[in-house]
Amino acid sequence: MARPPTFSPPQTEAELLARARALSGVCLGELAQRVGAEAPVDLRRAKGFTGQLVEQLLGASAASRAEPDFQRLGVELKTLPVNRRGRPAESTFVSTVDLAEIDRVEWAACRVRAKLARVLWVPVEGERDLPVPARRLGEPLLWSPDPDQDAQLRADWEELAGVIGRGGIESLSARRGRVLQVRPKAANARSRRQGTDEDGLPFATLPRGFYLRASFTAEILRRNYALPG
DNA sequence: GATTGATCATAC
DNA sequence: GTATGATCAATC
Repeated sequence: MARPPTFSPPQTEAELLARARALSGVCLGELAQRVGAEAPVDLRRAKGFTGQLVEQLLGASAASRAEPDFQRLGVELKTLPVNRRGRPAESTFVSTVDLAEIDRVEWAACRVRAKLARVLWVPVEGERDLPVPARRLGEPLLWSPDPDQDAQLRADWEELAGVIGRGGIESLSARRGRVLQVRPKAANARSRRQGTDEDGLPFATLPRGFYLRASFTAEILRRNYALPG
């Protein structure tokens, strides 16, 4: 993406939400122009395009920082591709699996919970047959997990973290977990990260990440939007 | 049609 | 290489 004009960080949640609302209904082609960029024809070689574009437009701190997108506000930004029925088209990446420390961290202090504590969801049209520049942003939603959602996330995280902490990451498939799952998060299948096996010995494994299942984000949208039947 | 495992771009 | 931003594409 070309060098963008800079947008100041929002000072309050209300300001952030107002800015995001002002972008709803606008297509990615026009939004890209506003930062001096051009929307790609497809996302095969630009998978992070939408997220990075919206980050810029809303004044998020620079990408690739291990901090909330809106540091001052403690808010994480997530664009969410949705189909024409308003259903998420993809799972949502949350955080990488910290193989070195996960056996010593509790839910209350883990990165998954921290990241999901406050999220600005920005739906974006995600039909693959809709050209990227024509895809429009939807109405944003500033969200925190309710007690039930927190409990669901916690149960899955504790189960998954338990398996990993006992050295069983190689036995974990994406089928595990009702709302949260563990999947590869890597440049390619040859990527490696140091983990711990069942005997407590270090070994090299594929980097993994925690993802929210689409069914979980679909429920968030269902509760907060009037969706087509 | 939905899901899992694999992959891509960029910043530092 | 590691972190961020995610979607692709093979398969079920």
